[in-house]
Amino acid sequence: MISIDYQSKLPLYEQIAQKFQTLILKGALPPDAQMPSVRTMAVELSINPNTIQKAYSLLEQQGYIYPVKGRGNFVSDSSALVRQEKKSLLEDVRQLIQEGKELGVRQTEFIQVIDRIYRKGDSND
Amino acid sequence: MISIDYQSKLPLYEQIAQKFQTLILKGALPPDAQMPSVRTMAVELSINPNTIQKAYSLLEQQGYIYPVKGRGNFVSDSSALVRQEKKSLLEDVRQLIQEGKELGVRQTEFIQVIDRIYRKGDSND
DNA sequence: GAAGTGTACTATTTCATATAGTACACTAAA
DNA sequence: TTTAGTGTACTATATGAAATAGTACACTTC
Repeated sequence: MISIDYQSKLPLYEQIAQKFQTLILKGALPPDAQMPSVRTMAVELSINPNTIQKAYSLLEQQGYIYPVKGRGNFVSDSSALVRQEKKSLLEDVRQLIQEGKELGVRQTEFIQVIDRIYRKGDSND
Repeated sequence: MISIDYQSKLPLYEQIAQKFQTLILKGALPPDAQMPSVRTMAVELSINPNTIQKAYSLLEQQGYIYPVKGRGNFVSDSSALVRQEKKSLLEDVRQLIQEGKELGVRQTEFIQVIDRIYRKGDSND
């Protein structure tokens, strides 16, 4: 379910948190679904439980999950998070495009990238 | 000319290298222009000369500058680097757009971002 | 020769990361 | 009630990257 890249400069706990963020934002983990227990994840990934705990703390702080004492951690309602994530992503795209323009990338090149992605697969906008 | 963010998780030497990369790619530092000396930069930024040296080594390794013993470091011809950077940037954009689509961002939203950037300012493509 | 350059070392400090181990309170089920 | 499984909070330790400090040497220019 979750894989680790030991070559990455990103700390393990951030990698783990990011993987779960993606799963939650895309709905693979629906609201109120139970997260794997800290100890289970630790065994599964051959990683120290404290590292998992740190990842979960981060996820809780960011609003992705909520803890219930003695029972476990559970997925929060992500609709607000999706909105926030879209906004942040659009801002990132804006900065990249701006940089691209300054480097001489033509508008048509960006348009092409978008067209290819939205043409293939399902028929979204 | 160069500013440092001590809050950033990025190492100082990488921050410095990135700033120079931008300056070189955008032509603010033309080919064969002399880079500030390691010692000068160190004093200017109140940073250890070794850290500047490390940034310059990175820039040299990436092809942005070339050293001349006893004289200094100089800016390389950046045309190849610009091409490479454009390609890398387009790939980054592609990934972001793909993610955005999966989160439910509409194609028109991305188009709007591009239009705004390319409409304002000079009249490029 | 003097000043300014790159470059190569060693040593040390600092900090984030990750691990190891223990402990305690809570919940659910037998 | 007991047991197992959960979150959570500690302390201690090890490791490695990053940054600093200091020194040294070869080269170029004036």
